[in-house]
Amino acid sequence: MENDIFRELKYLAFTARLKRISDNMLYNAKDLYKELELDIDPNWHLIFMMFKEKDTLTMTEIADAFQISQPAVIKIINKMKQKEYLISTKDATDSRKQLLQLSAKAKENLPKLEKVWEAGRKSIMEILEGNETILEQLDEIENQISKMNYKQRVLKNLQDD
Amino acid sequence: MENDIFRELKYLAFTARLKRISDNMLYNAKDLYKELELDIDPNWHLIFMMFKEKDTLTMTEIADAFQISQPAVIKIINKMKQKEYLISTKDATDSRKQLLQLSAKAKENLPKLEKVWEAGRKSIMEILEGNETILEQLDEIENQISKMNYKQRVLKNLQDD
DNA sequence: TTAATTTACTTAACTAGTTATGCAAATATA
DNA sequence: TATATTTGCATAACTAGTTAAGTAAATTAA
Repeated sequence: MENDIFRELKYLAFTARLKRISDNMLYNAKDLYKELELDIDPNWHLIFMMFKEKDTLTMTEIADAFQISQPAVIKIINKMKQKEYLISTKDATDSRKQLLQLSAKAKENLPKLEKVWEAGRKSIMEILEGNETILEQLDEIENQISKMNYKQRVLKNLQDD
Repeated sequence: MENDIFRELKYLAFTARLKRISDNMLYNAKDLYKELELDIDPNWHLIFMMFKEKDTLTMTEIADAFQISQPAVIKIINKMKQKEYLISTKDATDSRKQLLQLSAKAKENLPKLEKVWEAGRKSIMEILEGNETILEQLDEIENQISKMNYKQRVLKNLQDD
């Protein structure tokens, strides 16, 4: 770890380092669910959390909230439907829309799942211990990117030399 | 951005947030190279940086340095070979090993590429402005994970309740 | 010096995202 | 009110990573 090339490269390896950590966490989570014999995916918890605030959602609402593409949402939702965690009905006033709701199975399993997510939350707190300000820093980084994205900045920086 | 669900969820959305940022940067970088008509991938710069310190490398050395799986390295290297940025020769004393080196084409293109990477480095510095300590925080986070990974922590936290 | 183990690389099948494209329903506009 | 635009969802093809399993060469151990 001491002579970690990502550490040496600093700014140049920032993205790769974020990816390394998030991939590591993702595959850990998949492995965890497998070991606990839960037929759910990492990131479904985000969907469940959204349903806490509003019991009917559409694909578009989810894509907007997560800031991921619609095709990505469709894949997640289709899998949740296939595993019978979600049910969908057509909107009566706008037949393009699918109204999504948690199924009975989902609600039934919720207490068990929430225990795992709570343990997950604690685990993240442990991992971030002493470095909790990273959460606000990530906010600010996303803010900077939304003002001018990476590509635009590089093009600008290529010009002024 | 103000009512960003990831922000509300705090610890529970930490991994998703890292993924969101790193994906955003990755696709920006791909788009950038396309616009600049450079037939290289994001992350090749890490390989090039390794070759600055040592002009012959093996697959395993790269996988170890980046802490990514061997199949991932093979895919990157094969593409670099296919695009003629790398050449490989069999190790004389150990025929399992491939000795990898930058090609003449790679060395020729290096000055042009380095301009882009330098503009990239500046762009990351801009994006992180005022939040540079995130780099050390990421070090510490990877340190924590290496002591006990996410899965192990969740299993532990599930037990002690 | 044969047998067992480890190492270096490879291949296959999968995953969670992307962009590009398309279609049909709803809405806005001439 | 016909036409143009926008919206909501869907599909296809691609990408950068993963794990699992396998092969052949090198090394270690009996």
